[in-house]
Amino acid sequence: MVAITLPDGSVRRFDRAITGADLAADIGPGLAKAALAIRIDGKMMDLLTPLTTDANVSIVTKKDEDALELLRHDAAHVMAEAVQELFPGTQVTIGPAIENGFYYDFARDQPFTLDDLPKIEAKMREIVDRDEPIRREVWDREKAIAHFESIGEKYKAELIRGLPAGDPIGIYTQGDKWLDLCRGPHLPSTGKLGKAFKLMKLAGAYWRGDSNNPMLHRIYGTAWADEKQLAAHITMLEEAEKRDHRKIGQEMNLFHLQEEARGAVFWHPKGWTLYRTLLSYIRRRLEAADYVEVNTPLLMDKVLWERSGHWDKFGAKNMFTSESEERHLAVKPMNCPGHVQIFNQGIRSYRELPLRMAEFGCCHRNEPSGALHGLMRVRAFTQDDAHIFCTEDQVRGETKKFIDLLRSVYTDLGFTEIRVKFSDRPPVRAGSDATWDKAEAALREATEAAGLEWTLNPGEGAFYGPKLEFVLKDAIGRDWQCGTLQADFVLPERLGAHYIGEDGAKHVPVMLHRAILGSFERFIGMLVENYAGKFPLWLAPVQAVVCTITDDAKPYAEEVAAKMKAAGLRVETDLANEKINYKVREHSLAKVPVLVVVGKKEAEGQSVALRRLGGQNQEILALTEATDRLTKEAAVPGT
RNA sequence: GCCGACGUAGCUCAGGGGUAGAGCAACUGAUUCGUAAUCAGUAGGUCCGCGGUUCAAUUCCGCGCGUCGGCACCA
Repeated sequence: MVAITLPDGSVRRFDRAITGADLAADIGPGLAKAALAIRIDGKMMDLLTPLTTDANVSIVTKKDEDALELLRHDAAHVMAEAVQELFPGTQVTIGPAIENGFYYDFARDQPFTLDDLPKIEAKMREIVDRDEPIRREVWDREKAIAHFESIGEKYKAELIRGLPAGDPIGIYTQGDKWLDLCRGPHLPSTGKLGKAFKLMKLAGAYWRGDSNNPMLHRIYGTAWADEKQLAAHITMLEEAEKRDHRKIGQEMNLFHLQEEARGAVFWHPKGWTLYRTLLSYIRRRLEAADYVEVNTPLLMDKVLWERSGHWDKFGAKNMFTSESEERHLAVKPMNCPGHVQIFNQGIRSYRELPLRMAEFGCCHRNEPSGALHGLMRVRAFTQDDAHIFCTEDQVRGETKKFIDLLRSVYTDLGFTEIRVKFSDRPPVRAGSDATWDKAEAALREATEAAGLEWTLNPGEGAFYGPKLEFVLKDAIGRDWQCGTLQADFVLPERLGAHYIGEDGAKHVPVMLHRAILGSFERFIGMLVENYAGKFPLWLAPVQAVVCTITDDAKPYAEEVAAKMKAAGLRVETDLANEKINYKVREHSLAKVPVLVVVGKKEAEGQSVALRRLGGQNQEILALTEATDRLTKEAAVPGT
């Protein structure tokens, strides 16, 4: 006798062995048809899993949020079967569900072409129509290895060899011919997948994510519970593409990139205005938070980088170098060693700590060519960098202060959802394990004290210390690290920093490396995508355009523009001999937040007609009032 | 760096073995207009670069560079 408790609290008792499918059928025929899997005590399992002991069980259908993961994983398997049917000799490797979809990595001499995707998709639909039963079997390890080797699936055999001894070898058969090694769970049959999927793109991917391994051919797909969701997702992607900062950057004439300066930005007047506005905002926030600003050399002798450990880790491959008068110089990839040089001038007292040293430091890193991406990943960038020299006791308080400052800045800049990753010690690092224990514990405690939630990002810390990464998503959902806070117990010692403590003895300070934006380049990329170019008034490169309706209004338009400019607004004029409709359209497409329209009426009455971007109406105001109002609205946050 | 796709006017793109075309933008002229495209005209090109095949290459082939999508990398 087993007692099954359903989510509504009701209990069903069975005196025979049943499976999830039987349970669903027992509840009702509709559910039996819709059932995809079951959850036993919260854990998702195959529908055909026998229920042998009392348990809390729920039936998973397409309506469940996490049924999507199941569908996507099955979509990957169906795609693998389709590919092997169409392209015999192709080896399968792994194919997981991912956000919004799935992929599968195939080993094959001949790459797939874009034309293959519709063929594979059609074959997948065929397999769904065949409604092949999917069943789990547990195989003997040696038998499984022998089987996969005999059919030429060396990657699968390698995967099985890598499974921990004693783990069951789960094999899922799909129909009567096709099978795959998999942990599951899976749908009961391919028909349950439905057809709300689409193959999206081809890519190369290294076997097991290691660039020393062969490159496999990856096919990405998206899969949803129904066609409507699929269509919504496709529309979302199309909309997101329009927000791409590279596209908007060109449309709004903010910046450009060109091959003679790969990975370096040519900032145009409008883009540079945005940059300067952001910089002066951050500078003010830092001043208010008791930072001091410094500036350090771009070119320094490479011995400094050898001493800090950067040369070993990054030097040869990632730093730009130069020679002069027998000195080997390196362009700085970061500002920290420079800041330590300033710290090291004279004798420091504990009374000076915490010393918060900021620099808008222009750094160069020779990033791998394939990593470059618009403003998001460049070779020359400026960090809103600072190093806080402090005592161990001050780490907690400084961390809290920094996190508060970062949150406030992100809110001002329109980012409310911030994800935080905690990256701990990497495999290759400087400093002893004891030092790392201390640094990780200090950062973790301080972060928790600040009430910040984070997820662990194992092994991704800097070589000198653990770090918090503040991650933002771009328009199409790619992650980019922007802010960071790194607890460094290593570099100060390596670079000979110390202060005189209360006890009269020399101590090595802790160094907190921190950035709020990360780099101006990347953050502006994020800002552009986040606002889709429709910046709030204080950030907009051009805040208003004064447009004339007829030539008669030209002198008055000039007067209006001059007065607004004098009030500190970024104003342009459009005196062209064009219809007002044309001008409205042009400047709306250019995402100018405010249009100031003047015609005969306004000229006579010393008034203006304001039209907001995206708005339908206009507001007639006296010139002085309009100027006042806009000036107030354009105020930089916190001023 | 690796795999794949792509590279034609300022921009978005069409075309195709016989040295190129549209729309928008630019320029000129007409028009003076009340809130998302007024009309007409003019001008604009090393068809990414270098080699090869060919009577002839922007088109086909090879290499290089760049961009895009992934992977790897990301102090």
